[in-house]
Amino acid sequence: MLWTISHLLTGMKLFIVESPTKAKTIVRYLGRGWRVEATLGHIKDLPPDNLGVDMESLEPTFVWVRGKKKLFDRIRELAKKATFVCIGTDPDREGEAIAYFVREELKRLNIPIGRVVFYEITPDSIRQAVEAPGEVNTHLVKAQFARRVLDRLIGYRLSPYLCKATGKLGLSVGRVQSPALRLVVEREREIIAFKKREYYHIKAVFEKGSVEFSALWNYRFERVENAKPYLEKLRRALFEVSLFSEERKEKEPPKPFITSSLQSVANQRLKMKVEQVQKTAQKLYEQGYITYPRTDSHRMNQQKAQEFMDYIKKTYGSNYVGKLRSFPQKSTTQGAHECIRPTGLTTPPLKGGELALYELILHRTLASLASPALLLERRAVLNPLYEGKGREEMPFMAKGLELLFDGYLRIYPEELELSALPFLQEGEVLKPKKIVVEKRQTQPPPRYTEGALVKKLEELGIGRPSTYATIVKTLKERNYVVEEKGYLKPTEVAFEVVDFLKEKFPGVIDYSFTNQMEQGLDEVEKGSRDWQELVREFFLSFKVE
DNA sequence: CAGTGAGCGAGCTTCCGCTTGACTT
Repeated sequence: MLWTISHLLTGMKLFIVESPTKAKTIVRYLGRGWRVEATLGHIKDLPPDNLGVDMESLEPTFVWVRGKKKLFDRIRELAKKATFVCIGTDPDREGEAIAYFVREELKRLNIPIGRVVFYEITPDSIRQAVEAPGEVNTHLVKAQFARRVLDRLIGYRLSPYLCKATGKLGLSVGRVQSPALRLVVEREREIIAFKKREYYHIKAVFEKGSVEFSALWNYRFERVENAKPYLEKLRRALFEVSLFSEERKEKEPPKPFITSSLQSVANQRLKMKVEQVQKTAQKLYEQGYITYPRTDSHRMNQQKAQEFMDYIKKTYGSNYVGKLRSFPQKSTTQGAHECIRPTGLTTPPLKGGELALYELILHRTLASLASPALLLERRAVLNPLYEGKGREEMPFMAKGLELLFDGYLRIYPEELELSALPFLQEGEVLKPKKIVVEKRQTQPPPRYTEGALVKKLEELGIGRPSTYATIVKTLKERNYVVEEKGYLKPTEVAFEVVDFLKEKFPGVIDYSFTNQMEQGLDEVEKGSRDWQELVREFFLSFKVE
């Protein structure tokens, strides 16, 4: 009996991950003999109150993240009693850096330490990972140092410079926030410069087989009086169908959610602030209802995908089942996690915002595996005929869009502008029911909503899933933007900051700066470039006195 | 003797990205 207990104690193995939720799952899969502990993200970082980088050597000083010393003391005590330590932090640049610092803290204990990677949390993938422990990838770690130090230098050297130059306190500059601010400011400038113009179109309304449809003469009259003489003539004319075409088009279902699309769609459809979306998704994740909510990968577990497709077949019929798809990954994708999807198909007992968000995720996930919608697109050109004068070159265009089969739209509705246009014969002559003048206005581009900004940033490769919501928050905290009826409006100081940066440090508000940095980091990750040389090249381009 | 300027230190502020409770308003 005693022997058994002491064997269990001495036989304890320790598995270290980032997220406590993951830890709970993994301990179930590993079972007896394993302890699984979470670091809650980074444990070491540059000090918050000073630069923490030697400007000569570019050597960084990493210190304990607040609260993590105590947390890690506990992990270290467990490690002392362990026979083996497995570091299973996320398989990406940041996760590798966490693994590095964990190993640095534990290596003097002289206990075997292995770095393991896995891309999904299933019993098989965890077991396989544990059976093939490797080393910490120092190239990835160096790339993280480069990223971190470059962001620090930009933030902590340029921000004070900006404050001094403008005589204003509390301003900030950053590789991510400054391009984001520029987007909002430049959109506002377009809106300010926008001149509203009114114009007039002539529209002909027809009816065939009790279907009413209209055709537009694509000529813009600046004043309604100019359209009047044509109206008189057209009201007496017949119209000949000079062209008719129809085409069936498939509308592909959307990809499953990743952080950016979840935030932008939930912001748009559920009217939730992106910060609220992220908090709610985190709760759903912690309760085990959805997968990890901070991801940039559309990848879906094949077995789960099959399960969802079986459900579509059972619930909607086999013609609603799509095909298993795989999506090309963007070069910035880090691939540590799957897409955001429900973990199963049992209905969880949720209400309010959590329920709404869960259902949105469920429907989007199912839709991504459903069949395309089938649309019928019809186009016609109608030309007026005049008595004695024959045909006049005034092409009136008519468009029709009809839904032949709803497909994924049945599960995940989207707004479609459907319009009726009956089948027409070329050469057919129609008498218009009425001819009318329509007043139109040119529209200024809209301000960014929180969701639209997140979507744009993701497209530009700026920011990461864990920070999209924070970027919006920072711009508000700095009083760079204010919210107006759900839209982001830049303040006076925002214009000033962007103009200053454009003049003094154009590189930092260049939308492709992050991409260029990522290319450099890629070389560091491959081991073909020195990380400090990379930081030097990028930061020296700013020339801060 | 009063005003000025240089130099110094203290205190405050600033970045992005990884992860959740433990705090305070």
